[in-house]
Amino acid sequence: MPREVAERGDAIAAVAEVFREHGYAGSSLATITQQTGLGKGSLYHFFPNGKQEMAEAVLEDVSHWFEENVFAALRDAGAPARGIERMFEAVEAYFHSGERICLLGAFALGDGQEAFEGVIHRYFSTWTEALSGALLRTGFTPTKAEETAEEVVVGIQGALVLARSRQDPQVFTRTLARLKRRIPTIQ
Amino acid sequence: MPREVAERGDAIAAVAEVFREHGYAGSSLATITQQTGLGKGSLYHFFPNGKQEMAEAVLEDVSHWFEENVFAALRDAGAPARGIERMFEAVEAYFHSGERICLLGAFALGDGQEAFEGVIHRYFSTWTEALSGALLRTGFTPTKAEETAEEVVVGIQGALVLARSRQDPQVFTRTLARLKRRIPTIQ
DNA sequence: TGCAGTATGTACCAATTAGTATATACTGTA
DNA sequence: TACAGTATATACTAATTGGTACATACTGCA
Repeated sequence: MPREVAERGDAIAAVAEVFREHGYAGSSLATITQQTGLGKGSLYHFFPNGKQEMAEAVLEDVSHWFEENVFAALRDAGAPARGIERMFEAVEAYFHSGERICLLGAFALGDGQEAFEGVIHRYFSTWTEALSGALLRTGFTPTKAEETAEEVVVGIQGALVLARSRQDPQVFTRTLARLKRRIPTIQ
Repeated sequence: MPREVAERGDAIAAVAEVFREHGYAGSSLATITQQTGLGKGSLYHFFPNGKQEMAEAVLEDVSHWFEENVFAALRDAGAPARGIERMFEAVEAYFHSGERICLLGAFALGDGQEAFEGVIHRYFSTWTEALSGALLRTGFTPTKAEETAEEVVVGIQGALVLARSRQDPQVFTRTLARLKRRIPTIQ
């Protein structure tokens, strides 16, 4: 039996998909082992504190991805408009044009809300603030910048809910296009 | 021991709160009995098919509430603008100004998605279509009506996600106010 | 080649899971 | 007052839960 050797990074990505599909409480260890192909041995090797640590790692991983690929671009003081464009591109790609949900959003509404509220709170605050800053730098007034940043993040999350609910990913791409139009400073 | 006699309607409301707090898979029968005060005897008396039936009943109940208090007003051909105003009032009240989440949205993102996709799909489609119809009757073009209806429902759901995530209900009330401004035909 | 660290499989455990069976009590009605 | 329908409590079960223990294998490096 050829042992498939994995490393923690791969494990996190695989486990993330399980949580995405079944939620936190809905993902039993049996489900996780089956769907990832990782046995309990590997799982508890990578995540000694079990399921809770798996979820923490997954959420941290998503946060980290957004920090690097979205928030960093928004904070780039030199090219705010370009940063906002990059945000829309990254978001569209990350959520597979509406076929993928936001794990942070799902955990916020579902079980594990209180268990992970720290990461969740930080994720959405950071996003909104970084976007607001970028809008400010493109010429928005402070009030308009905050308002529009909130509108965009709200729109993205709501679109993911509706896309999943109506099984129509197009809701997501349509919403992204509409939100872009709210920011005339980008092409 | 004075037996607290309940009826199915009370049971549904009580169980709904549990699902709202812990999600579907996160609500064990133990949690449900404790939090509702209803024993297994009562629970399986009202819902012979167990947990699945409890969730179905709860989702149907919410759908029914929206049908009566929101969608019906939107369909009232005589006063479309008034119907839209009533929708905003009802939504603000129902979600406790952002302190309460949308069970349909939570179930859509979390576990039970496939188990309840029928009700979920119907709820959001009905809402969007009823609102689109009302907007049409206030003078929107067909395209603008559909677009704006989607924007409003997306905004409401997204605002609930963010309000919960950032533990700031104000996100919700702010969003409702902003969405109203997108519809000049209402006051 | 040996050895330490990393990765994995599997047998096991106590606790909890959803669900069942059954006895009982309360209620309205004839 | 008898009786049928409704509501409830409790003891039980088989399966599953998250987690542990431990033996084993593969890896790179000295």
